[in-house]
Formats: sequence, C-alpha cells, structure tokens
Amino acid sequence: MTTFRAIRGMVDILPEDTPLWQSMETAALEVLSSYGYAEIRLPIIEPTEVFARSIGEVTDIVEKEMYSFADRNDDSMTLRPEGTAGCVRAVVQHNLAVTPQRLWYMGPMFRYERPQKGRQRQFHQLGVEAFGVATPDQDAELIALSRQLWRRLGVDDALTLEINSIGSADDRARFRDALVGYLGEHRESLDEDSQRRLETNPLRILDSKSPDTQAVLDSAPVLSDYLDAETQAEFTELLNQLDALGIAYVVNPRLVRGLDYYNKTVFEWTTEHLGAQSTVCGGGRYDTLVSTFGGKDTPAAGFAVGLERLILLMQALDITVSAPADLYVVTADDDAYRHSLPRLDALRRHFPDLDIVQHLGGGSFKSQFKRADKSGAAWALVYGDAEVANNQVTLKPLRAEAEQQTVADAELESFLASYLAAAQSA
RNA sequence: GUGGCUGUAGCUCACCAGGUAGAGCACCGGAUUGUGGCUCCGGAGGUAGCGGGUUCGAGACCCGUCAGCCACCCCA
Repeated sequence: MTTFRAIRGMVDILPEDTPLWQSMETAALEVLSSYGYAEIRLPIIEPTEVFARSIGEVTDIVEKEMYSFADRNDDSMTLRPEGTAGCVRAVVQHNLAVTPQRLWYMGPMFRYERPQKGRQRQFHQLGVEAFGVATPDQDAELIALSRQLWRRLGVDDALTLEINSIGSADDRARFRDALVGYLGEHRESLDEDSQRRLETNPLRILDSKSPDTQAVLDSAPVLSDYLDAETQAEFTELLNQLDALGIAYVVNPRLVRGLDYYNKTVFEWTTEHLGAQSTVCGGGRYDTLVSTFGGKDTPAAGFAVGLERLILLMQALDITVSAPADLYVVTADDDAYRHSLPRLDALRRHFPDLDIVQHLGGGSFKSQFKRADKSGAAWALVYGDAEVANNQVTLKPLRAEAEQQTVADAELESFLASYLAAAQSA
C-alpha cells in the first residue's frame, strides 16, 4: 500500500490552525470593507504571458519559479505566482477602472522555490489594489489600511514600515547606468551574485546581504538624486501624510523591489520574528501596468500580505484563538438520542450562534463526559432516562464551579438566551 | 539551483561497541453498572522515510533517493 504525501512545499492547514486563520481573515475583511474596498475573485491560472509581461522577463519569478505547463490546446498556462498581474488583467478586460476602484482578493499563489521558514511553494496572499488615483493620498491610504489590520491582529508593535521612492522607469534607467558605471569599477569587490546581477538586474544589488558589497555601495550613486522634482515632492507629501496618521517609518534608500512593474512609492512591512523571510507585506505604485495590459493609462498602487508569514508572526507573539463548543450533548441510549434529535434541531434553528456538538457513537456516560470535557464545551447537555421521561434536560457546567441543574424542555430556550446574553457582554 | 542539520509509535524524544525497539504525552478500557477534570491499574499502537551496500547479523555504518527544517538565492 503506497502512502501519499502532499507535494513538496504544499502544506495542509490543519484544524488546530484554522481558527487562527479564520479570525485573521475575518479581521481583514472588516478592515477592508471599512475602507470601502471590494472583493474580486480571480482565476488561479492565467496565460503565462500575463505574468511574463508584467512581473518582468528577467526576474527570478518568471525565469525559474513559475509553475507553467502547456494545456491541451498547447497554450502556455501558469499557476499564478502573485495576484497583481491577474487583477490588472481583469480590470482591463472588464473596464473596471473608468472611475477609481478599490479591490482586494485572497487566495493561493504558487512559486517553485526551496521551502524554508515563511516560504512555501503554495502560499496565500491577501492582495489590495487601488486604481485610478495618481496622488500620494492613495499610497497613504493603503499603508494606513495595512497598519489598521496589524492593529486589529495585535501585531503592529512587531512590524516596521520601510519605504522608498524608486521614481519612474526613465529615472531608474539613468540611475542604473550610473550605478553600473560605478559598480563596474569595483567589480572585484562585489560578491559573486552581485557581479552576475551587474548584467541582469543591477538594482537588486542594492539589497545584497553581502557586507563587502554593502561597503562598496556606501559611496555609490543614490537613487533619490535621480528622481525628478515632482516625484520627490510626492514622496515628501506621502511622508507628511504618514506623519499625520502617526505611522512610523524608515526611509530605506536601498529598498527596491523584485517585480519590474513598480514605480515611485515602494514599501515593505518587516519583522524580526520570522528569521530570514522577514517581509510580511510588500507593495507600491505601478502606474504603467494597466497600459501595458492594453488598458487606458491608469495610475495604480497596491500591496500583498504573505498570510503564512502573518500567521507565523501571530503565533510567535502567542496570539491564539480557540473555538470550543457551547454545548456538548450526552444521551443515555438510543431512545434518549432519538428523543434529543428534534429538540436539538429546534435549538439550532433558534440559536444559530450557539455551537452544539452532539456525542455520537454511544458509550457510557463516563466516556461521554470525558469527551465533553476534552471538547472544551462550556456545558454538558444531558438527556438521561429521567429527563426523557419527564421532558426535561440537565445542564451541567463543565468550566465553572456550579451545580448542574435540571430544567423543563420549555425553559431551556430562555435559559440559553440568558447564557448567550451573558456571553455577549463578557 | 547551492549548502548545513535531521528522518524511530498520533506528538516530543530515548536506547544500543551494530545482535532484531522503549519512555512521556495523547488514545482505549477499568477502579459498586446516570456524570468529566486529579490519582491508580490495564490495553492497543512501530516491516525505525524508501532503495541498495558492508556484515553471520543494521534502525544503528556506507551510498543513493525522497522528505522535513534552517540558511543562501529570491520574495509575500
């Protein structure tokens, strides 16, 4: 008998963790809707060209990390490695950006990489994208929204905002020439990867982790010197708005991003708690992407949250949620079980918020109560012979030191109503 | 794609100069047959990731492979 394992880098999210995921998703949904962002649901597969054209042909993602395959019609398809490209494709296809649009989506992304802490081959992102506003107030709103989410989740103290402006494509082209010129003179002082990137993607050298390379960079040309006055003014205004919001930030002049479509504002939220994969959220402005997809020239900005990393961070901070049932139903025998069925049915209809777990599979009262205890339920609801005979039910508190009490069936609903009211106010 | 560490019951781990596996927790049952949490007693559960090699004999040594973890790279 062969046993199967999940594919490398594809992980099951188990029942012990899903309550935390759900609470995070609920919080995200509330924050997003409080800012007027609407959900869009997108395909997981797109034509390969969607990603190649937007992310950049020479990026690592496109060159070696995509799950691409030929479909039955021999067209090249790719499991989405990120969400922005597909979102922009949809915005153009459906003409969604005739007026400003605020969108979000959540779901799995796929990148063929070596797994490590905070990095899987199937992982999940929350993507937030805003179309149609060119001014920095949009950037500020996106950042404020993300900070609001961190606060809701209790992780804001553990996150640092790094921010930079990388200007227009023209600005970067001029800067790139200067940088390559300078670094070319110090080629032998650069680490091997950076030497290679001198030809392929020189801007990525800026965030090299090699100390030698960083030392060389200390006297290198600075990107901000190559930005035009308007871009610099916008960046300053963005920082002023962040100040007004009381959002602390670190301007990191060497922050560049790995996807080609970014321009002007780029930012990352990072943490010390996750080891090497410290970026929990990253994004920026991408004003030219809509037009490269054939849409009308439309400014845009957005960010993506790595949900596994966010969960990891919450766990590192000991943020836990549990979802024990309210009632665990214990029945004496088959007769009592059948007796309980219509009563529980009615209870579930009248109290949709009440979590009622029925013991199945029979067993002694003792073993049923053991299960009731382990379930974490607040109460055991007991249908024994006497209760069935008298149309009563016994409520035994499992968490509190209090006597169990037997009430008539007719009184159960008011009893539970007051229990729920008390739970709500607590 | 590169490197380091690891791979024994559901989980966390141990043992042994290489002689054919154990603990804790979890699980199941019981301690006067309508009541949990504590304690005690008992039980079930592993072809030691997989394949090959060395050996009279390997979970223990060697090789390969797969997987996990961490780091590089890259990114969320």
